[in-house]
Formats: sequence, structure tokens, C-alpha cells
Amino acid sequence: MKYHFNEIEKKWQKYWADNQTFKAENNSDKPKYYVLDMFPYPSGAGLHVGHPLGYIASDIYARYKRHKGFNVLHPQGYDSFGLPAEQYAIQTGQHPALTTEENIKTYRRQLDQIGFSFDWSREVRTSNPEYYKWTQWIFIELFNSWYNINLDKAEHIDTLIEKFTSEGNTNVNAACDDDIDIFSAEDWNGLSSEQQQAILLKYRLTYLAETEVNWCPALGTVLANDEIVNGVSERGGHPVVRKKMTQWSMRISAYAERLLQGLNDIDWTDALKESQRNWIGKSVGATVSFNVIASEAKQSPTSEKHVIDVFTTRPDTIFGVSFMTLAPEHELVEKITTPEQKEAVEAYIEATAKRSERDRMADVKTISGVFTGAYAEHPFSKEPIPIWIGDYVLAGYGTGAVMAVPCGDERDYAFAKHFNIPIPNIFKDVDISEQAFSSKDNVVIDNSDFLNGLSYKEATKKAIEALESIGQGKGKTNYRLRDAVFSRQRYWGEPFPVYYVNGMPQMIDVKHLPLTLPEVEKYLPTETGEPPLGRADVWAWDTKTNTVVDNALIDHKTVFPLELNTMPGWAGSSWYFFRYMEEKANRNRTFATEDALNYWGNVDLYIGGSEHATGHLLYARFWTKFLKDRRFVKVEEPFKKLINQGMILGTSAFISVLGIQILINGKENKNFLEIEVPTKYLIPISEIVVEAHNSNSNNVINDFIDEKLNEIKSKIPDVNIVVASQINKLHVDVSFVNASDELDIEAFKNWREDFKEAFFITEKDGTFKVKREVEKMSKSKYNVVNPDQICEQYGADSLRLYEMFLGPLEQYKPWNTAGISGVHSFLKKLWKLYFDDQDLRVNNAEPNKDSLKTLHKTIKKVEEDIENFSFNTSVSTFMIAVNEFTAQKCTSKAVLEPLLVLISPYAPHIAEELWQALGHQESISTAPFPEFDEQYLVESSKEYPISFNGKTRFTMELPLDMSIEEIEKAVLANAKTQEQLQGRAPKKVIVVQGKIVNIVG
RNA sequence: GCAGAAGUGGUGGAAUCGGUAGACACGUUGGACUUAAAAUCCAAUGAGCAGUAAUGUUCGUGCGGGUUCAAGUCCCGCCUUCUGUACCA
Repeated sequence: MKYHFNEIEKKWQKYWADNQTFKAENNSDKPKYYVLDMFPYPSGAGLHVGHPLGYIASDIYARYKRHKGFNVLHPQGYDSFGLPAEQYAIQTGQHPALTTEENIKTYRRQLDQIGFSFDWSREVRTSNPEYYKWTQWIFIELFNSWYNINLDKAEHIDTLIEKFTSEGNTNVNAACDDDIDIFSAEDWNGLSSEQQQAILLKYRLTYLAETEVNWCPALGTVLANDEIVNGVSERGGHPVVRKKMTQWSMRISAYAERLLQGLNDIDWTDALKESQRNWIGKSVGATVSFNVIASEAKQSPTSEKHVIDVFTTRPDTIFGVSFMTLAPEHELVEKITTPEQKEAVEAYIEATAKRSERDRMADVKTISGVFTGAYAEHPFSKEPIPIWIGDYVLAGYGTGAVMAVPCGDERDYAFAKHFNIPIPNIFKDVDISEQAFSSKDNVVIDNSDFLNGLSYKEATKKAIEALESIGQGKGKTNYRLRDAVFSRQRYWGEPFPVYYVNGMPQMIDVKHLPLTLPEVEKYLPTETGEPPLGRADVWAWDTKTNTVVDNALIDHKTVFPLELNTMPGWAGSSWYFFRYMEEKANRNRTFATEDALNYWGNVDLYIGGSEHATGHLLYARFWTKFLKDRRFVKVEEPFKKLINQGMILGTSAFISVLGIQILINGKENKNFLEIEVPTKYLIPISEIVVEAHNSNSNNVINDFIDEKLNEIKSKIPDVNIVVASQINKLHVDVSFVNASDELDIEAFKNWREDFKEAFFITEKDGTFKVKREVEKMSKSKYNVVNPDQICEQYGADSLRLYEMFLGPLEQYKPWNTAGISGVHSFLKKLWKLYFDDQDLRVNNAEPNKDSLKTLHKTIKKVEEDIENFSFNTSVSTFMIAVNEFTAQKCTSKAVLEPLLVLISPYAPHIAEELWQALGHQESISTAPFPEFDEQYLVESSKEYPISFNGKTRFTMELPLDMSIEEIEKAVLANAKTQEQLQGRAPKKVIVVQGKIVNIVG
């Protein structure tokens, strides 16, 4: 019987679906294990071979855990809100829901054919109203919460209102906005409802705030930093302006310390934890307030006093301050700039506005800045300090202002040198004539009044105390992590369950949710710059009927306007892993029942790309911590163990094309003197010929040009002919290239009309070689490989094995379809162990010693590999095992049956088929994993490598229990040893029992 | 600039604890089977030198040093590539 993989794979995929083989139980005696893949976005292009890499790895692990007796939850679903569907809708008018539905169908078909053990009964889609109802509910709960720093957790807003009512806010220690005034209980109780709401908004975990955004009026939308190039939009090149917009924000900063500390308790890679730590960016230091000295020109009795607040990690260097730098966008710049400097400052601000934030951050070589003409007063020495602006200071970071200490900071030093600003030295016995001294170790502060002679630590403490005593600063821990903007001016996202009464946001009660997306006629922003929901005619909230009603009914008494923004992509993906815990039947009552949440706890293994390091993975941790504070879930961290998979790159194929252009009397003329002569030739050249040409060892190309030239000259004598030639590289579709890098010329000609008639310079044997290069897989590079074709040609089991065989999971590696024949023939060899041409050849023969040894070393290795996520090496191990069993002519069921269980996580279809052939009625999926037994691997002797000065010369088989002395004796007695030594006496003989013998001398 | 990861044959990679570098594959070459092709099977395959051969021998894990009986692996200094990025004050 032959290995008909297509039939086998279809058969078992159907079996698994029909029998719900991989359905997870919420009640089970087995221990639980939750394996999750990062949420896929169903894009229109479908899957390419790079996408399933992580899914295959997690599937192997999930299947392995089932063999190990676990109740495994391995769900899948779609992060189905998103920009591509919306863009497509804008272009075609097709509703994003329809596009999304189509894309999901393709995804599902493609995923099914790879044979994943997903529990599809638990599928979620973020764009389904029954799902986003609960996303809206979480938003409302965030709105109804504040962060109590004393208890270090979020609480319901009612407890805050209670405090305000009884004692005001003097004793409230909350994560809140900076601009909060102190008020008493009486003050609070005397406020109007609107005033109270406005204050509460400053405390809520989600709140409305003015945020500066990159606004592109032409596109009517907000752009990300990297969508802006040289101050204009990447798409279309439209101008972009900085604009303040009122948007929803999430007070993630309240959780900064817990997000940081939580990293210590989770099993993630150090690299990933490090990037989250850097993102959170904790720094300990102090805030210092510098009073601006009112300039004479601006001095007037009414002019307000300006204060510049800075944060510094080095308050010990306060006496080293010789200037201050403000971000050009800093709000004080305009107020303090003197008339003389006005022009220069304005020009600088304008120039800065054109630079992207990223540009400003990466460029450290260019030093630029302008003096504002204003001075600040040093808090202690009362000396005037010049205030500069410079684009190395960013408005969004810290306070947007820096106290510059050039002797202790490289950047400040360079700035001071560049602009000839004094560099006072405040470090004892340190030379700062060439560079700044930025170390915190071995510092003795000098020239610093009361800080003289102190170390970094002592001086820092004392400086903070002194600042506090004069009321111009205090110790502070700063985090880089900023609150996350939660509004998007898009259509295809979750609507906010919010309506506005007198400009104040009001939440819709959860019992009236979901608030579903309204229909709009176009998916673009409105002409007045409102988000697409501004186009909806029926988008007002009737508080009497609790329904969405026509906008015409808005009277601001009982019918109010609804929020026009939608939520960002990360809203739905910040809690989906909890939704999977609940079975579909129970999902309408709550986002997940307590029983389900208690049973599954958190995700045991999470696999996905490292691009989510600081986005999704931080937000999901934030929401989990919030949900725990409010007792909706029990776990502090959502993902216990996390592995980043690398990317699969494409192996692009290029052909070299010789372009010849012939100018006759300076003109490109086909009908010169009425003789038709082609003036352009495009000649593809085989890569080997090009290489020979480049190394000057062959002139096929020059000969060809000469030949063409002579051809023309014979037709048109006595004219001035100029020939220009150039060799260019051209991407060709990888599907036209075989394993030996040879191009299918006919297929290529059919693909590219312009080469239909082209002459191809091939090898002597007529083959045409392409050049290969590794690049990102992308449509435009024609190097995309579709898993559909692979499944059809080689089968899903081959695809699964090959993706793993390519290399370590976390590494970036190129795809080359040619290599798949290796794993495919392995599967054929495996099949042949069980079937000959006609029948099953497996019998009940006693397994021989060698076969048992092969089996048990395979069990050991595969188990270790899976536990270490080293899937590539276990594929090699299978190959070795099958090669050995074949050589041993093994037919014993006692060996071949457990082998199937080992292979089943990797190649489940063939394993099921052979398992059934061995007489089993049940699926292999829960068959117990074979037990490793040491006794089969016990060796009595060892092939010792005998090396001389570290170089192995020959091997000797010696008993393992031989003593070191005896080994040394035996080795020295060996004739080959004497030959190596050539009469010399060895200086030393090193014997490592069971490992190696090294003779020195 | 900073941070992280990586660099091993023609290619993907293995060597998990400092102990026989190149497992397992792809590709290539030669052979068997076949009218032929495909498929399959067998053999060789890091580079150089010597030898008819068996074999011997030198070099060899990005580069330069070091530790060690022994280094792809450990230490110091560099180079290159990839990824991320926030001048964090």
C-alpha cells in the first residue's frame, strides 16, 4: 500500500471535526494546560508559509500535552477589527464586515488543511457584537474605577466619591492627573454635577484628555510617527499638523510599578522582559522647579510668574547646571522668549515641526538649538541660567524640559561645547576638558556649596532634602510609560458605550449593550473632520427607551449624541484569552463564568511574534491586573510562559537582464531609412554566465552585443550607431524556479509579456540559472510561498515537519521549498516501515536489542526537545530513528507502535492512519506518551577518542567500567599511540572516564 | 547613538555540561533500476597537500588576542548582519 497523503489528511481532518476530538472540557479530572497563539488578523492575502510557524509549534506542544495526560485548551479565533478591511471598504464601498467574513473563511480553510488541533467550538471574533459587548463592558468598568495608591489597586469610583463627600481629596492618594486642586468635603458637596464629573474624570482609569496628535487634514485622520516622512504624510504627501484632540486615554501609568515587578514572576525570555522594562522606563530622581527671571521687557505688575519643572536622575549635580533646555514645543517657550530672540526661536520651532520624533531621537550628531533670551534662577545659588530650546528634548517625555549639567552628561556637554556655554566642573579630581564624566561611581562632589565632598548617594539625598525645604523640588520616581490613547477616528472598531450630556461623557448601562456599529454610507471621515461615525444618521441615545435613535431626535434632554470615535485594535485583544476559557453556551451571561476562569487560570504557554513586545503584551497585562483588582478574574498575569517565534523569510529569485539600447544617428528609430531594426533588446542571462562575465573569464555577453551590432550594420551601413548596455536584476516568481535554481523559461515567458519574444542566454545544456537572495516574504518580491500548494503537493504533515526542521523556532530563517523533499521522503520511509507494497508488515515479533535502543533513545531525545521547544532537532531524531529501524528491518509492533505516538504531535495525520492500521479504534490523540526506560541504553563499552595535544587521531573501544589507570595503560600500549609519539615520552596523559583520552607530549 | 540577538561546508542547520566540529537534510557528482522520464535505491561530498590506493597530513566555526591537557562553546578587544528603539534628562 502506498502513502496517499492527500486522502489520509482529508480523512483525519474530517474525523477530528466530526468527533470534536480536540474539544476542551471545563470539568475534568486531568490537569489543565492552556496553549495559545497570538491572535491572528485575518488579512485578505491569506496565509503564507511564514504564518503557521508558531501555530505548528504550539500545536505540537498541545498535542504532546494531551499524550501526557493533560486536559488541553488550544483555541483559535480572529482579531477581526482593523485597518486593512476599512481601507478596502473606503476603496470599494464593500462593508468591512463582509470582507472580514470572506477573509476568515479563507483563513479557516487554510488552517484546517494544516491539521491543527484547535478547539473551534470556542472561537471568538472581536468584531462580533456578542464579543465586543464585553469589551464595552470592560471599558465601562475602567471608567468606573480609580487607582488607590495606598492599597496599590484599583477600586470602584464609588469609594472615591464617598471620600470626597466625607473628607474632600486631601487624604486621597490616587493615580490621577497632575493639575488637581485640593478641596474639602464642603467644597465638593457644593459643586454642580458637571463640576463633580469633571473632577472625577481626572481620577478615572479611562478618561477624556487633550492629546497632541499628528493630524493630516487632507486625509482627515491621525497619523502614526512612522507614517510621516519629512513633515508630510507618507501616503499622498499631504501636510501634517500637530493638533490637540480630546481623546479617551487609559491610565496604564497607574500600573507602571506592578507591570515592572510582575516581570519577575513570569517565564518570558530575558530579551522580551528587558524591552518591557525599558518601555516602562523607571528612573529614580527628583523634580526641581526653576523660577524664570522676569525679563525687563516683559516685566509688568500683571505678568505671571513662570516656573520650569524638570525631572532629573542626578539631583546631586544641581550645582553643575549651566543652562536649561526646553523642547521647542514647550508651552513656556512662547511666553518667555525675548523680542530679540523671537525671530530665531520661531524659525527653529518651524524647522523642528518638520522633523519626525523618531528622526530627532536617532540623530545624535547634529547639535542644534536657540537661546530664548530668558534666564532661570538657580534654586540655591540664585545665579541666572540661560534658557535654550533644542530638539533633542522631546515635549512628550518627562516635563519636556531639562536642567543641563554639561560636566556630567554627554549630550549636555556636546551642546555646551557647540554653543560655547560654560562647563563648570563639580567633580573632584576629574578631568572634564575632553568629555563629560557621567559615571555615578567614585564621585566626589565639589564646587557645590553644601554638597561638597559627598558621594553620589549622599549628595542626592541631601540635595533632595534641601530642595524640599525651600519648596522647589522633591524626590520622585519617574516612569517613561505614558497613558495610552484609546480613541481612533475609524469606522471598523468597537463603538464606545458613551453618550454626552452637557459635554460630559455618560456610560450606557451594561444591560443595554452591545452598542452595535451603525451603518454609514461611506467609511471616510466627514467633511468637517469628524470620524466616520459622524456620517451615521441613526446614532443618538434615547435615555427613555435606552435605544439608538435618529440623530434628528437629539434634544439634549432625553436624547443625546453618541461618541463618534471607536476603540483601537488592542481593545479586543487585551482580554480575549479569558473569553476562550468559557464555552460558547455560557457566554451571553458574562464575559466568562467564575468557574471557567478559576479552572483555566492563565495561559500556560503563549507563542507569537516579538513585534507585540511593548504593545499587546503590555496592554493585556494591564487589563488583567485591572480585572483582578476589581475581582473579575483571579490571576495577576495573563501569560505564564511566552515564546517568541522568529520570522520565515523568503528566498527571492532574480534573473539578470542585459538591456541593450541602440541609437542610430542619436535616435531611437525603428524605421530609420525605412529599414526596421529593433532598437531595444532585453536579454535574460543565466546567472553562471553573468558570474563568468563579471570575473572576465568569458565574453559570451560581449560577443552577443557585437553580433547584434553587426546584424544592424549589415542592414544600415555608414551610420553612427551607439550601443548602451546594462545588466539589471529582476525579481522572478519563485514558483518558476526548481530545486536546482533553474528557471522554467516557458512559464516565465507566459508570465511576463515583455519577454515573450526575448532571446535567453542559457548554459550550454540549455538550463537557465537564477540568483537567490533572502528577503522578507512579500507579494512585491514574488517570493511568497502559499501553504495550499505545499499541502497539495507534499501534504500537511510534510509542511508541519519542514517548518520545524528549518531551524530553531525563535530564529529568523529563510524558506526554500526545495528542502521539503527531505522531510517528505522521510514520511514515505516511515510509511514503508509499516506497509510493504501490499500489506501491513508489522507483527508481534520480539523486538531486538538494537531496535529497543533506537526507540528509547528517540523517546528520551524527543521528550527533551519538546520540553525545550527545540522542535528542529526532534525532526532529525525521527529521521535517524526511521533510518535505523529500516536498516534493522524492524517489524515489531512493540517498537513501531510507540514510535507513532512520538511522531503524532508533529505529523498527526500519518500517525492516526498507521495507528488505525495497527488495529486501534480510537484516535491516537490521547494515547499515552511512551515511557523512557534507561536500561535499553546502558552501554558496556565506549569508543574513546584518543587525542594528542587536543587533536583526535584515532578511537579505541574500551569497557566503560575500566579504571583511569587501566585506560591509560591500554592506550599507551596501543601501537598507534607509539606511532604518534614516535619515541617521545608523553608529558601527561589526561583520561576523562566515558569521554576522552588526551596525550600531551 | 543605545539595547537585544546572531555570525559554523555550496545551502538550512547539529554539536543541550569545555571533550571525536559539520549530526540530519537540501544541493552536487557518480552508479543501479527504466526504452526514457519520474519515483526509488546505493556510494561520495569542508578546503588544501602527498599517495594508484588504504591512508597520512595541514588548515578550518566572522577577525585579533587570552585561559585550558583540550575552546564553535569561557574571558578581553574588534568587525559585520539582523531586530527593536526611548538622547529618559
